[in-house]
Amino acid sequence: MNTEDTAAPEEVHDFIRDRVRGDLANGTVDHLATRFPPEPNGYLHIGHAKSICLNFGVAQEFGGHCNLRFDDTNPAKEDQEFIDAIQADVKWLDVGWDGDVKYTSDNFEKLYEWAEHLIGKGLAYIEDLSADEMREYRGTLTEPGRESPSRSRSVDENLDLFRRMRAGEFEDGARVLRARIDMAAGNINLRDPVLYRIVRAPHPRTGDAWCIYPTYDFAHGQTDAMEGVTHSLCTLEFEDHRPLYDWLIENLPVPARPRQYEFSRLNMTHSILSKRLLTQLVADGHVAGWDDPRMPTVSGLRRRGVPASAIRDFISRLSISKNEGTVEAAMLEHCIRDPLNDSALRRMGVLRPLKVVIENYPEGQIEEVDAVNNPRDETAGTRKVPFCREIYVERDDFMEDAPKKFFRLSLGREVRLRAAYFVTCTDVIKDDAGEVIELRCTYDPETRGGDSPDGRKVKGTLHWVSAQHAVEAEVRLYNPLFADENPGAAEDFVSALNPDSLEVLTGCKLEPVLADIPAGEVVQFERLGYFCTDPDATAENPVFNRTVGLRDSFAKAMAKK
RNA sequence: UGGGGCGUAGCCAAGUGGUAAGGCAACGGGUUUUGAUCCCGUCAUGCGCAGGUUCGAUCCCUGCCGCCCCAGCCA
Repeated sequence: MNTEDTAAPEEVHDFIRDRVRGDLANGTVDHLATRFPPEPNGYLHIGHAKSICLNFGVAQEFGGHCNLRFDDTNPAKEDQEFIDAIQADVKWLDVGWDGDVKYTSDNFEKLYEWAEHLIGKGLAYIEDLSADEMREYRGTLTEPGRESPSRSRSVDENLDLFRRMRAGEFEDGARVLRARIDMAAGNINLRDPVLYRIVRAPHPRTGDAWCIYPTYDFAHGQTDAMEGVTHSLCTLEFEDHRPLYDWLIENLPVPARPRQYEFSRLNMTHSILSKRLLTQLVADGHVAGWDDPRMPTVSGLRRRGVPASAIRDFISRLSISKNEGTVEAAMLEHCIRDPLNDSALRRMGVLRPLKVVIENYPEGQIEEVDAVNNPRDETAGTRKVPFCREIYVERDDFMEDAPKKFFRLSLGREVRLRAAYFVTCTDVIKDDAGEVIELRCTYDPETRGGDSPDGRKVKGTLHWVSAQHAVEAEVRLYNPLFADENPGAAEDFVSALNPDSLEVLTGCKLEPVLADIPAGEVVQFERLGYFCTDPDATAENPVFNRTVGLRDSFAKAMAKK
């Protein structure tokens, strides 16, 4: 028996899991429930993936349950498209979601009832002040606010006005319901925060049943309580809201006592993880859509070929803390290559073709050489690759005045063609402009398969594709959307966009089996990187995306010079 | 100048009153029919700074400094 297979998975430790463990051990809670509560006003990005992995992960680890709950309290911004896309992303991430969906809007009636309850206790009132006036009354960070004249209204009058708000008697923005807490509180969230506002916009779930909607603050904790959520995990910017969260829970007849814990959100170099800014990129056409492979969205990463397991692994290496930092994108890249290195079938594709004629190879002859599909996995077997007199190699694999350390083709140098033969460059053909347009080589028939019987060694092995059998394709190379490490610091993030984030290569030459690659499968183009087909591909025009390049220490060394 | 947080290597981080895990990156070496992978090694006399308590402090105390969040009828 393999002990590795039976070893218990190691306990994950971070301040939240330690807290959960403690609460469960000392009886503070008798079960564990979390929730992932996206607002359906955009697509999920990798920062959300952190929250998803945390919430679903904790639930799974401690025998609890995690709800996917749409926080749909603002119909002015939300849309069914996002509800659908978010579900598809969560499902794809494969974090143990059971398919059950909850909505804050499921509880609108109960929330309304509790708002009346608060009014009845004298803890909430209808505000007549305009938004601007309220801002004035609120004070500043260093000065206390002033109490509004509306604050002294009677319970009956408040109740009456609130019911009339619901009935649609007032214009949007005419009045709001506020909590009556403390206009002088140092924490501005406690200066009589808004609980309900009038919004006439069709709601994706409730249509026009309501014209008043609860704010996040009023809805979130109470919905947690109704769903039996024990640990409500959110990001640091909500830390200031916790006293309000607690105040509402304490003053309402809720069936449970959820607690909020805050962790730091994910930041990553060369990208922007703000739904507002990502929305702008999409709306203004700077990218092709939410699932543009350059986007840090879950759907963008998926389209690019990133395995869900890579995202989960990436998140698990981050750990949960309250430190605000920025993870290097290289970390994600490593996590993407890691599983692909094990699973991806090796193929050959020439991105920037340079024709090579093997002069001593019989005209019209075609051979099929055996190539290993995956050196990391013997069961992946081998495949036949056609070889003939004319082939393509990568332009970068030839250099005229090559330095000694250039282990590739140059006049007079011998290299190995992967799985085929040793070839030696005998002539370089140029066009009138002096551009190299073709290489003439000779091959050594004794080296079939890639080894020389005389023990002769070559330093370089090149990928190649038979000219006669090549599949022509378009290949899209992706570079960071932002060249700068920290685009968020730019005065205008749009101007920080990397003009070279997308490189489209046409006329690429791929080995024949690539014509039949299934959608969604990621293969390695040897020596280049990992690639998969893009949904834009058609039978006439295959399109491949580069998921991520291979590490390239040679290029790195050259760049240093 | 109000309130709430955070400061351990280039990055993400664990950690304990007893002498600083791990991962990524980087660098050096070995293997290699992918300049990939894989393997081996190096990488904090130091835990924001300054005092104090203590036999001993990254961990306790005090005072500073730096960074982040909050003045939506967004979430």
